Amino acid sequence: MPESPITPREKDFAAWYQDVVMQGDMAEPAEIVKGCMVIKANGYAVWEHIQRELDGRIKATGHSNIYLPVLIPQSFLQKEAEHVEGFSPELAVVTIAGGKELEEPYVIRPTSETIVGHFFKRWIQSYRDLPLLINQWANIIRWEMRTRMFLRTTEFLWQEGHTAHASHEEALEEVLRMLDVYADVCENILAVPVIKGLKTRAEKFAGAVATYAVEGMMQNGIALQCGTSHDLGQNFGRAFDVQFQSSEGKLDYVWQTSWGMTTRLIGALIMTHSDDKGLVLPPKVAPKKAVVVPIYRKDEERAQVLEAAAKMAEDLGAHVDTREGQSPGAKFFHWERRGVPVVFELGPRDVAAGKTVIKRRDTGTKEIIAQQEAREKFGATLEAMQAELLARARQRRKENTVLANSIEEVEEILKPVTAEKGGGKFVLAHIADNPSNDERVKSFKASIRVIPLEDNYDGPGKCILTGEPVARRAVIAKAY
RNA sequence: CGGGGCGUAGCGCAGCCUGGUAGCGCACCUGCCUUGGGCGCAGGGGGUCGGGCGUUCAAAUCGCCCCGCCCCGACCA
Repeated sequence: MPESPITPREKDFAAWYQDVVMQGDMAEPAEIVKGCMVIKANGYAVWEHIQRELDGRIKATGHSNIYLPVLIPQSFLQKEAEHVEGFSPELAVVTIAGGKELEEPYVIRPTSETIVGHFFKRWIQSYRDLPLLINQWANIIRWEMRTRMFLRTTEFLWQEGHTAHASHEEALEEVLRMLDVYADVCENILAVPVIKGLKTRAEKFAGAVATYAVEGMMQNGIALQCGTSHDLGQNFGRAFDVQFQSSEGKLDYVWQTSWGMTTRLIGALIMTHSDDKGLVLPPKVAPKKAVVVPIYRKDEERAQVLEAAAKMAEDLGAHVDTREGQSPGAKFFHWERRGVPVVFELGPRDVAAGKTVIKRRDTGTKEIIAQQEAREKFGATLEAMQAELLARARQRRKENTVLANSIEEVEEILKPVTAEKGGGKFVLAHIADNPSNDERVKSFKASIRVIPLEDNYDGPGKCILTGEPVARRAVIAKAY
Protein backbone atom coordinates (compact mmCIF):
# COMPACT_ATOMS: atom_id res chain seq x y z
CA MET A 1 0.00 0.00 0.00
CA PRO A 2 1.83 3.10 -1.20
CA GLU A 3 1.61 6.01 1.19
CA SER A 4 1.77 9.29 -0.66
CA PRO A 5 1.62 12.86 0.57
CA ILE A 6 -1.79 14.41 1.20
CA THR A 7 -2.64 17.59 -0.70
CA PRO A 8 -3.20 20.41 1.83
CA ARG A 9 -6.79 21.69 2.13
CA GLU A 10 -5.60 25.19 1.42
CA LYS A 11 -4.22 24.18 -1.96
CA ASP A 12 -7.13 22.14 -3.29
CA PHE A 13 -9.94 20.95 -1.05
CA ALA A 14 -11.27 18.41 -3.55
CA ALA A 15 -7.82 16.85 -4.04
CA TRP A 16 -7.33 16.81 -0.27
CA TYR A 17 -10.59 14.91 0.18
CA GLN A 18 -9.60 12.28 -2.40
CA ASP A 19 -6.19 11.87 -0.79
CA VAL A 20 -7.66 11.46 2.69
CA VAL A 21 -10.18 8.89 1.48
CA MET A 22 -7.52 6.83 -0.28
CA GLN A 23 -4.64 7.24 2.15
CA GLY A 24 -7.00 6.52 5.03
CA ASP A 25 -7.81 3.16 3.46
CA MET A 26 -11.47 4.16 3.27
CA ALA A 27 -12.19 3.66 -0.43
CA GLU A 28 -10.83 3.87 -3.93
CA PRO A 29 -12.46 4.52 -7.28
CA ALA A 30 -13.55 1.26 -8.92
CA GLU A 31 -12.36 2.63 -12.29
CA ILE A 32 -13.66 -0.40 -14.16
CA VAL A 33 -17.25 0.57 -13.34
CA LYS A 34 -18.30 4.13 -14.01
CA GLY A 35 -18.85 6.18 -10.89
CA CYS A 36 -18.53 3.27 -8.49
CA MET A 37 -16.08 2.81 -5.65
CA VAL A 38 -14.56 0.01 -3.65
CA ILE A 39 -15.19 0.57 0.04
CA LYS A 40 -12.04 -0.65 1.74
CA ALA A 41 -11.48 -2.26 5.11
CA ASN A 42 -11.25 0.90 7.20
CA GLY A 43 -14.18 2.52 5.41
CA TYR A 44 -16.40 -0.50 5.65
CA ALA A 45 -15.64 -0.89 9.34
CA VAL A 46 -16.76 2.72 9.88
CA TRP A 47 -19.94 1.93 7.96
CA GLU A 48 -20.57 -1.07 10.21
CA HIS A 49 -20.34 1.19 13.25
CA ILE A 50 -22.79 3.65 11.71
CA GLN A 51 -25.11 0.77 10.78
CA ARG A 52 -25.07 -0.60 14.30
CA GLU A 53 -25.97 2.78 15.82
CA LEU A 54 -28.68 3.51 13.28
CA ASP A 55 -30.12 0.03 13.23
CA GLY A 56 -30.42 0.00 17.01
CA ARG A 57 -32.38 3.23 16.93
CA ILE A 58 -34.58 2.08 14.04
CA LYS A 59 -35.52 -1.04 15.96
CA ALA A 60 -35.98 0.86 19.21
CA THR A 61 -38.60 3.00 17.45
CA GLY A 62 -40.57 -0.09 16.49
CA HIS A 63 -39.39 -0.93 12.97
CA SER A 64 -38.44 -4.35 11.59
CA ASN A 65 -35.88 -5.10 8.92
CA ILE A 66 -36.92 -6.84 5.72
CA TYR A 67 -35.35 -7.32 2.31
CA LEU A 68 -36.89 -6.55 -1.08
CA PRO A 69 -35.74 -7.42 -4.63
CA VAL A 70 -33.06 -5.27 -6.24
CA LEU A 71 -34.94 -5.43 -9.57
CA ILE A 72 -38.19 -3.58 -10.06
CA PRO A 73 -40.53 -3.97 -13.04
CA GLN A 74 -40.21 -0.82 -15.08
CA SER A 75 -43.95 -0.19 -15.08
CA PHE A 76 -43.91 0.17 -11.27
CA LEU A 77 -41.85 3.35 -11.50
CA GLN A 78 -44.42 4.81 -13.86
CA LYS A 79 -47.33 4.50 -11.48
CA GLU A 80 -46.54 7.68 -9.60
CA ALA A 81 -46.20 10.57 -12.05
CA GLU A 82 -43.75 12.79 -10.17
CA HIS A 83 -41.71 9.83 -9.06
CA VAL A 84 -41.06 8.57 -12.58
CA GLU A 85 -40.26 12.05 -13.81
CA GLY A 86 -37.76 12.57 -11.01
CA PHE A 87 -36.00 9.25 -11.32
CA SER A 88 -36.10 8.19 -14.97
CA PRO A 89 -32.99 10.15 -16.00
CA GLU A 90 -30.86 8.25 -13.53
CA LEU A 91 -32.12 4.69 -13.93
CA ALA A 92 -30.09 1.66 -14.95
CA VAL A 93 -32.34 -0.80 -16.75
CA VAL A 94 -31.95 -4.53 -17.34
CA THR A 95 -33.33 -5.45 -20.75
CA ILE A 96 -31.73 -8.85 -21.33
CA ALA A 97 -31.65 -11.76 -18.93
CA GLY A 98 -30.88 -15.42 -19.46
CA GLY A 99 -29.79 -14.53 -22.97
CA LYS A 100 -33.26 -13.31 -23.94
CA GLU A 101 -34.77 -9.88 -24.29
CA LEU A 102 -37.20 -9.35 -21.42
CA GLU A 103 -40.82 -8.63 -22.18
CA GLU A 104 -40.79 -5.97 -19.52
CA PRO A 105 -37.41 -4.54 -18.54
CA TYR A 106 -36.37 -4.40 -14.90
CA VAL A 107 -35.06 -1.28 -13.30
CA ILE A 108 -32.25 -1.65 -10.77
CA ARG A 109 -33.75 0.01 -7.71
CA PRO A 110 -32.97 3.68 -7.29
CA THR A 111 -35.19 3.53 -4.16
CA SER A 112 -37.98 1.14 -3.21
CA GLU A 113 -41.17 3.16 -2.74
CA THR A 114 -42.82 1.52 -5.75
CA ILE A 115 -42.07 -2.06 -4.86
CA VAL A 116 -43.03 -1.31 -1.26
CA GLY A 117 -46.32 0.04 -2.58
CA HIS A 118 -46.98 -3.25 -4.31
CA PHE A 119 -46.37 -5.31 -1.21
CA PHE A 120 -48.12 -2.94 1.15
CA LYS A 121 -51.25 -3.53 -0.93
CA ARG A 122 -50.91 -7.26 -0.23
CA TRP A 123 -50.14 -6.84 3.44
CA ILE A 124 -52.61 -4.16 4.46
CA GLN A 125 -56.38 -4.63 4.65
CA SER A 126 -57.46 -3.24 7.98
CA TYR A 127 -56.55 -0.44 10.35
CA ARG A 128 -55.41 -3.32 12.56
CA ASP A 129 -52.54 -3.87 10.11
CA LEU A 130 -51.36 -0.33 10.76
CA PRO A 131 -48.98 1.20 11.42
CA LEU A 132 -46.74 -0.99 9.31
CA LEU A 133 -43.14 -0.10 10.09
CA ILE A 134 -40.36 -1.61 8.01
CA ASN A 135 -36.79 -0.87 7.11
CA GLN A 136 -34.37 -2.25 4.56
CA TRP A 137 -30.56 -2.20 4.41
CA ALA A 138 -29.65 -2.31 0.76
CA ASN A 139 -27.68 -1.04 -2.18
CA ILE A 140 -29.00 1.43 -4.71
CA ILE A 141 -28.05 2.45 -8.24
CA ARG A 142 -28.55 5.99 -9.47
CA TRP A 143 -26.81 6.99 -12.69
CA GLU A 144 -25.39 10.31 -11.55
CA MET A 145 -23.54 12.60 -13.91
CA ARG A 146 -20.78 13.55 -11.57
CA THR A 147 -19.54 11.32 -8.80
CA ARG A 148 -17.29 11.79 -5.76
CA MET A 149 -16.38 8.97 -3.43
CA PHE A 150 -18.94 8.55 -0.63
CA LEU A 151 -20.61 11.89 -1.40
CA ARG A 152 -22.17 10.74 -4.64
CA THR A 153 -21.48 7.40 -6.29
CA THR A 154 -23.41 5.44 -8.88
CA GLU A 155 -23.97 2.62 -6.41
CA PHE A 156 -24.32 3.32 -2.72
CA LEU A 157 -25.38 1.59 0.46
CA TRP A 158 -28.20 2.86 2.59
CA GLN A 159 -31.10 2.11 4.84
CA GLU A 160 -34.56 2.95 3.64
CA GLY A 161 -37.47 2.99 6.04
CA HIS A 162 -41.01 2.61 4.72
CA THR A 163 -44.07 2.99 6.86
CA ALA A 164 -47.84 3.09 6.40
CA HIS A 165 -50.26 4.79 8.79
CA ALA A 166 -53.96 5.31 9.29
CA SER A 167 -53.80 9.10 9.44
CA HIS A 168 -51.73 11.97 8.17
CA GLU A 169 -51.03 13.16 11.71
CA GLU A 170 -49.56 9.82 12.63
CA ALA A 171 -47.46 9.70 9.46
CA LEU A 172 -46.10 13.17 10.06
CA GLU A 173 -45.22 12.21 13.62
CA GLU A 174 -43.25 9.30 12.19
CA VAL A 175 -41.47 11.55 9.69
CA LEU A 176 -40.33 13.88 12.46
CA ARG A 177 -39.45 11.03 14.82
CA MET A 178 -37.03 9.59 12.28
CA LEU A 179 -35.65 13.03 11.49
CA ASP A 180 -34.80 13.28 15.18
CA VAL A 181 -33.11 9.87 15.06
CA TYR A 182 -31.03 11.07 12.12
CA ALA A 183 -30.01 14.26 13.86
CA ASP A 184 -29.10 12.24 16.94
CA VAL A 185 -26.84 9.90 14.95
CA CYS A 186 -25.21 12.78 13.08
CA GLU A 187 -24.46 14.82 16.16
CA ASN A 188 -23.86 12.26 18.87
CA ILE A 189 -22.18 9.53 16.86
CA LEU A 190 -20.57 11.25 13.88
CA ALA A 191 -20.03 14.57 15.68
CA VAL A 192 -21.48 16.31 12.64
CA PRO A 193 -23.84 19.13 13.64
CA VAL A 194 -26.95 19.35 11.49
CA ILE A 195 -29.92 21.62 10.95
CA LYS A 196 -33.29 19.91 10.87
CA GLY A 197 -35.60 21.46 8.36
CA LEU A 198 -38.10 21.29 5.56
CA LYS A 199 -37.01 21.13 1.93
CA THR A 200 -38.61 23.54 -0.50
CA ARG A 201 -41.19 22.16 -2.94
CA ALA A 202 -38.60 22.36 -5.70
CA GLU A 203 -36.08 20.34 -3.71
CA LYS A 204 -38.39 17.70 -2.24
CA PHE A 205 -38.31 13.99 -3.08
CA ALA A 206 -40.02 13.10 -6.34
CA GLY A 207 -43.41 11.82 -5.27
CA ALA A 208 -43.46 13.20 -1.72
CA VAL A 209 -45.85 15.72 -0.24
CA ALA A 210 -43.00 17.14 1.81
CA THR A 211 -39.39 16.29 2.48
CA TYR A 212 -37.58 16.95 5.73
CA ALA A 213 -33.80 16.77 5.96
CA VAL A 214 -30.82 17.13 8.22
CA GLU A 215 -28.32 19.46 6.62
CA GLY A 216 -24.65 19.63 7.56
CA MET A 217 -21.83 22.02 6.74
CA MET A 218 -18.45 20.71 5.63
CA GLN A 219 -15.12 22.35 6.48
CA ASN A 220 -15.14 24.30 3.23
CA GLY A 221 -18.53 25.74 4.07
CA ILE A 222 -20.34 23.62 1.48
CA ALA A 223 -23.66 22.12 2.56
CA LEU A 224 -24.29 18.38 2.58
CA GLN A 225 -27.66 16.74 3.01
CA CYS A 226 -27.04 14.01 5.56
CA GLY A 227 -30.42 12.32 5.71
CA THR A 228 -34.00 12.74 4.51
CA SER A 229 -37.41 11.86 5.86
CA HIS A 230 -40.37 12.09 3.51
CA ASP A 231 -44.04 12.64 4.11
CA LEU A 232 -45.48 10.73 1.15
CA GLY A 233 -49.08 11.62 1.98
CA GLN A 234 -51.42 9.28 0.10
CA ASN A 235 -49.50 9.61 -3.19
CA PHE A 236 -48.10 6.09 -3.28
CA GLY A 237 -51.15 4.70 -1.50
CA ARG A 238 -53.27 5.91 -4.41
CA ALA A 239 -50.72 4.89 -7.07
CA PHE A 240 -50.59 1.34 -5.73
CA ASP A 241 -54.13 1.20 -4.45
CA VAL A 242 -53.19 0.50 -0.85
CA GLN A 243 -56.49 0.84 1.04
CA PHE A 244 -57.47 -0.12 4.53
CA GLN A 245 -60.77 -0.35 6.32
CA SER A 246 -61.10 1.87 9.37
CA SER A 247 -62.77 0.89 12.63
CA GLU A 248 -65.86 2.72 11.36
CA GLY A 249 -65.83 0.44 8.32
CA LYS A 250 -64.75 3.14 5.85
CA LEU A 251 -62.13 2.60 3.13
CA ASP A 252 -59.19 4.99 2.89
CA TYR A 253 -55.76 5.07 1.33
CA VAL A 254 -52.83 4.63 3.70
CA TRP A 255 -50.57 7.52 4.65
CA GLN A 256 -46.96 6.65 3.98
CA THR A 257 -43.49 7.81 4.92
CA SER A 258 -40.03 6.91 3.78
CA TRP A 259 -36.63 7.93 5.14
CA GLY A 260 -33.04 7.15 4.36
CA MET A 261 -29.44 7.59 5.32
CA THR A 262 -26.53 6.48 3.18
CA THR A 263 -22.81 5.83 2.95
CA ARG A 264 -22.62 9.55 2.21
CA LEU A 265 -22.41 9.93 6.01
CA ILE A 266 -18.85 8.65 5.77
CA GLY A 267 -18.05 11.47 3.39
CA ALA A 268 -19.71 13.88 5.81
CA LEU A 269 -17.58 12.85 8.73
CA ILE A 270 -14.39 12.90 6.68
CA MET A 271 -15.12 16.38 5.36
CA THR A 272 -16.08 17.61 8.81
CA HIS A 273 -13.17 16.40 10.94
CA SER A 274 -10.14 15.38 8.91
CA ASP A 275 -7.02 17.51 8.53
CA ASP A 276 -3.91 17.87 6.35
CA LYS A 277 -2.33 14.85 8.02
CA GLY A 278 -5.22 12.64 6.98
CA LEU A 279 -8.31 11.06 8.42
CA VAL A 280 -9.69 12.03 11.82
CA LEU A 281 -12.40 9.68 13.06
CA PRO A 282 -14.77 10.39 15.93
CA PRO A 283 -14.06 7.68 18.56
CA LYS A 284 -17.59 6.29 18.37
CA VAL A 285 -17.12 5.17 14.76
CA ALA A 286 -13.39 4.47 14.77
CA PRO A 287 -12.72 0.79 13.95
CA LYS A 288 -9.53 0.90 16.03
CA LYS A 289 -9.82 3.19 19.03
CA ALA A 290 -6.15 2.93 19.91
CA VAL A 291 -2.90 1.48 18.63
CA VAL A 292 0.19 0.76 20.71
CA VAL A 293 3.45 1.46 18.87
CA PRO A 294 6.33 -0.42 20.48
CA ILE A 295 9.79 1.12 20.27
CA TYR A 296 12.97 -0.88 20.80
CA ARG A 297 16.60 -1.18 19.74
CA LYS A 298 18.14 -4.39 20.97
CA ASP A 299 16.69 -7.85 21.10
CA GLU A 300 16.23 -7.92 24.85
CA GLU A 301 14.48 -4.57 24.68
CA ARG A 302 12.28 -5.91 21.95
CA ALA A 303 11.10 -8.83 24.07
CA GLN A 304 10.41 -6.63 27.09
CA VAL A 305 8.66 -3.90 25.18
CA LEU A 306 6.49 -6.27 23.16
CA GLU A 307 5.42 -8.08 26.31
CA ALA A 308 4.48 -4.85 28.03
CA ALA A 309 2.73 -3.62 24.89
CA ALA A 310 0.68 -6.79 24.59
CA LYS A 311 -0.41 -6.49 28.20
CA MET A 312 -1.36 -2.86 27.81
CA ALA A 313 -3.22 -3.51 24.58
CA GLU A 314 -5.22 -6.31 26.11
CA ASP A 315 -6.20 -4.16 29.04
CA LEU A 316 -7.27 -1.28 26.78
CA GLY A 317 -8.72 -3.23 23.89
CA ALA A 318 -6.08 -1.70 21.65
CA HIS A 319 -4.14 -2.99 18.67
CA VAL A 320 -0.35 -3.48 18.89
CA ASP A 321 1.61 -2.63 15.76
CA THR A 322 4.16 -5.42 15.79
CA ARG A 323 5.23 -5.07 12.17
CA GLU A 324 8.95 -5.66 11.78
CA GLY A 325 11.09 -3.58 9.50
CA GLN A 326 8.96 -0.48 10.01
CA SER A 327 10.40 2.35 12.05
CA PRO A 328 8.25 3.83 14.81
CA GLY A 329 8.04 7.03 12.78
CA ALA A 330 6.61 5.18 9.82
CA LYS A 331 4.06 3.55 12.12
CA PHE A 332 2.97 6.88 13.60
CA PHE A 333 2.29 8.21 10.10
CA HIS A 334 0.52 5.03 9.15
CA TRP A 335 -2.04 5.20 11.95
CA GLU A 336 -2.34 8.96 11.86
CA ARG A 337 -3.58 8.96 8.30
CA ARG A 338 -6.04 6.18 9.14
CA GLY A 339 -7.67 8.34 11.79
CA VAL A 340 -6.97 6.20 14.85
CA PRO A 341 -8.08 8.43 17.76
CA VAL A 342 -5.35 7.49 20.23
CA VAL A 343 -1.80 6.20 19.81
CA PHE A 344 0.24 4.93 22.74
CA GLU A 345 4.03 4.99 22.45
CA LEU A 346 5.86 2.43 24.49
CA GLY A 347 9.67 2.31 24.54
CA PRO A 348 12.39 0.87 26.79
CA ARG A 349 12.50 4.03 28.92
CA ASP A 350 8.73 3.82 29.46
CA VAL A 351 8.79 0.14 30.31
CA ALA A 352 11.54 0.77 32.88
CA ALA A 353 9.61 3.64 34.45
CA GLY A 354 6.14 2.07 34.15
CA LYS A 355 5.05 4.88 31.85
CA THR A 356 3.67 5.37 28.35
CA VAL A 357 3.04 8.26 25.99
CA ILE A 358 -0.58 8.92 25.02
CA LYS A 359 -1.19 10.88 21.85
CA ARG A 360 -4.51 12.23 20.67
CA ARG A 361 -5.19 12.36 16.92
CA ASP A 362 -7.29 15.50 16.57
CA THR A 363 -5.23 17.90 18.68
CA GLY A 364 -1.87 16.16 18.35
CA THR A 365 -1.39 16.52 22.10
CA LYS A 366 1.15 14.17 23.71
CA GLU A 367 1.31 13.33 27.39
CA ILE A 368 3.54 11.03 29.41
CA ILE A 369 1.44 9.06 31.86
CA ALA A 370 1.79 6.12 34.25
CA GLN A 371 0.73 2.80 32.74
CA GLN A 372 -1.67 2.27 35.65
CA GLU A 373 -3.65 5.34 34.66
CA ALA A 374 -3.66 4.48 30.96
CA ARG A 375 -7.09 2.95 31.03
CA GLU A 376 -8.68 5.90 32.72
CA LYS A 377 -6.86 8.46 30.55
CA PHE A 378 -7.77 6.53 27.45
CA GLY A 379 -11.49 6.57 28.22
CA ALA A 380 -11.40 10.24 29.15
CA THR A 381 -9.49 11.11 25.99
CA LEU A 382 -11.99 9.34 23.75
CA GLU A 383 -14.85 11.11 25.46
CA ALA A 384 -13.17 14.49 25.24
CA MET A 385 -12.31 13.98 21.62
CA GLN A 386 -15.85 12.97 20.69
CA ALA A 387 -17.28 16.03 22.45
CA GLU A 388 -14.70 18.49 21.16
CA LEU A 389 -15.00 17.36 17.54
CA LEU A 390 -18.69 18.22 17.68
CA ALA A 391 -18.04 21.49 19.49
CA ARG A 392 -15.42 22.55 16.96
CA ALA A 393 -17.68 21.70 14.05
CA ARG A 394 -20.49 23.72 15.66
CA GLN A 395 -18.18 26.64 16.18
CA ARG A 396 -17.03 26.52 12.57
CA ARG A 397 -20.60 26.45 11.33
CA LYS A 398 -21.43 29.41 13.53
CA GLU A 399 -18.50 31.37 12.13
CA ASN A 400 -19.61 30.58 8.59
CA THR A 401 -23.24 31.49 9.02
CA VAL A 402 -24.40 34.94 7.97
CA LEU A 403 -27.67 36.81 7.58
CA ALA A 404 -28.67 38.50 4.34
CA ASN A 405 -31.61 40.73 3.54
CA SER A 406 -31.56 40.96 -0.24
CA ILE A 407 -31.01 38.52 -3.07
CA GLU A 408 -28.07 40.61 -4.30
CA GLU A 409 -26.42 40.19 -0.92
CA VAL A 410 -26.99 36.42 -0.99
CA GLU A 411 -25.59 36.21 -4.50
CA GLU A 412 -22.53 38.29 -3.66
CA ILE A 413 -21.68 36.00 -0.74
CA LEU A 414 -22.26 32.70 -2.50
CA LYS A 415 -21.34 33.30 -6.11
CA PRO A 416 -17.54 32.94 -5.67
CA VAL A 417 -17.84 29.80 -3.51
CA THR A 418 -16.60 26.53 -5.00
CA ALA A 419 -16.00 23.09 -3.54
CA GLU A 420 -12.34 23.34 -4.53
CA LYS A 421 -11.56 26.79 -3.15
CA GLY A 422 -14.02 26.70 -0.26
CA GLY A 423 -15.23 29.83 1.52
CA GLY A 424 -18.75 28.48 1.70
CA LYS A 425 -21.38 29.98 3.98
CA PHE A 426 -24.84 29.28 5.26
CA VAL A 427 -26.72 32.42 4.31
CA LEU A 428 -29.94 32.90 6.24
CA ALA A 429 -32.56 34.90 4.42
CA HIS A 430 -36.31 35.27 4.31
CA ILE A 431 -37.35 33.57 1.11
CA ALA A 432 -40.69 32.03 0.22
CA ASP A 433 -41.10 28.38 -0.71
CA ASN A 434 -41.85 28.92 -4.37
CA PRO A 435 -40.11 27.11 -7.26
CA SER A 436 -39.37 30.36 -9.07
CA ASN A 437 -37.43 31.53 -6.03
CA ASP A 438 -35.41 28.31 -6.05
CA GLU A 439 -34.78 28.99 -9.72
CA ARG A 440 -33.36 32.44 -8.98
CA VAL A 441 -31.05 31.05 -6.30
CA LYS A 442 -29.94 28.33 -8.70
CA SER A 443 -28.83 31.00 -11.17
CA PHE A 444 -25.70 31.45 -9.05
CA LYS A 445 -25.41 27.70 -8.43
CA ALA A 446 -26.62 27.81 -4.84
CA SER A 447 -29.80 26.32 -3.44
CA ILE A 448 -32.26 26.74 -0.62
CA ARG A 449 -31.07 23.93 1.63
CA VAL A 450 -33.72 23.85 4.34
CA ILE A 451 -36.31 25.92 6.09
CA PRO A 452 -35.25 25.17 9.69
CA LEU A 453 -37.80 23.64 12.03
CA GLU A 454 -36.41 25.71 14.84
CA ASP A 455 -35.93 29.45 14.42
CA ASN A 456 -32.73 30.69 16.01
CA TYR A 457 -32.95 34.11 14.40
CA ASP A 458 -35.40 36.93 14.07
CA GLY A 459 -38.67 35.22 13.21
CA PRO A 460 -41.02 36.32 10.42
CA GLY A 461 -40.07 38.66 7.61
CA LYS A 462 -40.73 39.54 4.00
CA CYS A 463 -39.48 37.38 1.17
CA ILE A 464 -36.41 38.96 -0.44
CA LEU A 465 -37.78 38.12 -3.88
CA THR A 466 -41.55 38.41 -3.73
CA GLY A 467 -42.12 40.52 -0.63
CA GLU A 468 -44.70 38.07 0.70
CA PRO A 469 -44.61 37.28 4.42
CA VAL A 470 -42.60 34.20 5.46
CA ALA A 471 -42.36 32.66 8.90
CA ARG A 472 -38.60 32.53 9.26
CA ARG A 473 -35.25 32.62 7.50
CA ALA A 474 -34.18 29.69 5.31
CA VAL A 475 -30.67 28.34 4.80
CA ILE A 476 -29.20 29.16 1.38
CA ALA A 477 -25.83 27.63 0.44
CA LYS A 478 -23.79 25.88 -2.16
CA ALA A 479 -24.07 22.14 -1.76
CA TYR A 480 -22.51 18.86 -2.78
C1' C B 1 -23.99 14.86 -24.43
C1' G B 2 -20.60 19.64 -25.24
C1' G B 3 -15.44 21.52 -23.93
C1' G B 4 -10.40 20.18 -22.14
C1' G B 5 -6.69 16.53 -20.58
C1' C B 6 -4.51 11.69 -20.08
C1' G B 7 -3.34 6.23 -21.18
C1' U B 8 4.62 3.64 -20.64
C1' A B 9 6.30 -1.69 -14.06
C1' G B 10 1.68 -2.05 -8.32
C1' C B 11 1.56 3.78 -7.87
C1' G B 12 3.45 8.62 -9.74
C1' C B 13 5.96 10.09 -14.05
C1' A B 14 10.12 10.99 -18.06
C1' G B 15 11.15 9.36 -23.03
C1' C B 16 7.65 10.87 -28.32
C1' C B 17 8.89 16.85 -31.33
C1' U B 18 14.07 14.75 -34.29
C1' G B 19 12.12 6.37 -35.25
C1' G B 20 17.57 2.66 -33.60
C1' U B 21 19.10 -1.99 -26.53
C1' A B 22 12.36 0.74 -22.29
C1' G B 23 14.07 4.54 -18.11
C1' C B 24 13.50 7.43 -13.14
C1' G B 25 11.21 8.00 -8.09
C1' C B 26 8.17 5.40 -4.64
C1' A B 27 6.50 0.50 -3.45
C1' C B 28 8.15 -4.84 -3.57
C1' C B 29 12.14 -9.10 -2.59
C1' U B 30 17.34 -10.59 -0.16
C1' G B 31 21.18 -9.30 3.21
C1' C B 32 23.56 -6.05 6.65
C1' C B 33 22.59 -1.85 9.70
C1' U B 34 19.01 1.08 12.26
C1' U B 35 14.43 2.07 15.42
C1' G B 36 11.26 8.11 20.77
C1' G B 37 7.81 11.24 13.83
C1' G B 38 8.41 8.65 6.85
C1' C B 39 16.51 5.30 8.62
C1' G B 40 20.72 4.04 5.61
C1' C B 41 23.80 0.96 2.37
C1' A B 42 24.40 -3.05 -1.17
C1' G B 43 22.13 -6.40 -4.40
C1' G B 44 17.56 -8.03 -7.03
C1' G B 45 12.62 -9.08 -9.44
C1' G B 46 8.89 -6.99 -12.26
C1' G B 47 6.73 -4.17 -18.98
C1' U B 48 1.76 -7.48 -24.77
C1' C B 49 4.55 1.11 -23.90
C1' G B 50 -4.49 1.07 -23.84
C1' G B 51 -6.02 -1.91 -28.64
C1' G B 52 -6.00 -2.56 -34.05
C1' C B 53 -4.32 -1.38 -38.87
C1' G B 54 -0.70 1.15 -41.73
C1' U B 55 4.31 3.63 -43.12
C1' U B 56 9.49 1.82 -42.44
C1' C B 57 15.20 -2.33 -42.71
C1' A B 58 13.40 -0.76 -37.79
C1' A B 59 7.62 2.17 -34.16
C1' A B 60 6.52 3.77 -27.12
C1' U B 61 8.03 7.54 -30.91
C1' C B 62 5.07 8.97 -37.44
C1' G B 63 -0.33 8.33 -39.74
C1' C B 64 -5.47 6.50 -39.46
C1' C B 65 -9.32 4.08 -36.62
C1' C B 66 -11.16 2.24 -32.04
C1' C B 67 -11.38 1.73 -26.58
C1' G B 68 -10.94 3.47 -21.67
C1' C B 69 -10.22 6.99 -17.72
C1' C B 70 -9.99 11.93 -15.39
C1' C B 71 -11.38 17.22 -15.04
C1' C B 72 -15.02 21.39 -16.26
C1' G B 73 -20.63 22.27 -17.49
C1' A B 74 -26.22 20.59 -17.37
C1' C B 75 -28.85 16.17 -12.80
C1' C B 76 -28.66 14.33 -7.54
C1' A B 77 -28.66 11.16 -1.11
